[in-house]
Amino acid sequence: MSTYEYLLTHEIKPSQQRICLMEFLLKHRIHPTAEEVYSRLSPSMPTLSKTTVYNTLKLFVQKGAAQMLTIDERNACFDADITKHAHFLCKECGKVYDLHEVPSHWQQLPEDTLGHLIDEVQLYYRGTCRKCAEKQAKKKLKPTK
Amino acid sequence: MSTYEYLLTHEIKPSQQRICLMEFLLKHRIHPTAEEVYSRLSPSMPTLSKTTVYNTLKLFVQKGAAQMLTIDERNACFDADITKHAHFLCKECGKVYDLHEVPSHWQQLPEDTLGHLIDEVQLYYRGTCRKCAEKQAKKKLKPTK
DNA sequence: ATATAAAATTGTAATTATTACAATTCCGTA
DNA sequence: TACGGAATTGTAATAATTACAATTTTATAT
Repeated sequence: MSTYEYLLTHEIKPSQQRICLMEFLLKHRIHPTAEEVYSRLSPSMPTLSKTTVYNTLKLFVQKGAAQMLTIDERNACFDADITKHAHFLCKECGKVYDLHEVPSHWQQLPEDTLGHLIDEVQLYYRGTCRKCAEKQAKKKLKPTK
Repeated sequence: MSTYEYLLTHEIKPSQQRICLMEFLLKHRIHPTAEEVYSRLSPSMPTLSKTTVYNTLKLFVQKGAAQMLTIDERNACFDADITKHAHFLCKECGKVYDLHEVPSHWQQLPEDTLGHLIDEVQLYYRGTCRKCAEKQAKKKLKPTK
């Protein structure tokens, strides 16, 4: 299915910008911030405005075509993978990873919600990612230089 | 145990301000933002500075005496209840609720973490809280006024 | 009690992310 | 081809957080 059609299935009118942004999200399976989306696309879309990026990402989330992650305190980031899956934030490098391998119990809504109506669940892990852990291990091996 | 002692057990030197802040967090089991802590304590602590609130809350989190929640996109909020428990954010009123009644599977760390070292887990729900849901129901009953 | 040094607190200014809003551009339809 | 509504843009405003230097507090040694 083309990005054009994909947007339509989510009731999003597929404009130039929206197609480009969604294409970017779908292609690069990173978890970009609004800023990142802007700076990566801006070179090839000279007229793109940051406001459009914010508006469009918000629209995607409203229409269920992307999810917003608040795992990083500093800024929201976005994920075009709308299947329920856990996320991991490395406190060292700030990168956000998918964690599809987490058992999926948590995705089911609890029986007792105190009367609250739930329409979203997210599971966040934080710590040190593999790469950063390896770097730190190396540093310790040769402490003096 | 006094708040004074409580801070000591977390290796936090118990200054006036730290005691007051921690007391506030422990007493009011809300999930205040830094701003909220400041505006609620400021009347009784005329010299209190917002920077101190930020510094102190960050210290509490570092020392494991409180946890920071990023469930609300706009600003971090803090919880002196450091037991693992789920949280619910009402998108209508912005309030954050504890959800101790959620089955605790999610709290266990997954076997396969792709090599990442996990030291924190948080489970977030979002939706409409009971109060807001009731309000909305009432509105629908008498639509014209 | 007093001097001293380190740690904590404060106030201000800077930074960063996000939103508000008015002006302009784009696009489908008559 | 003109019109009108939606989308996009740029700028300015807002809000949360941090940086940092100056001041105050606190604990300790004299």
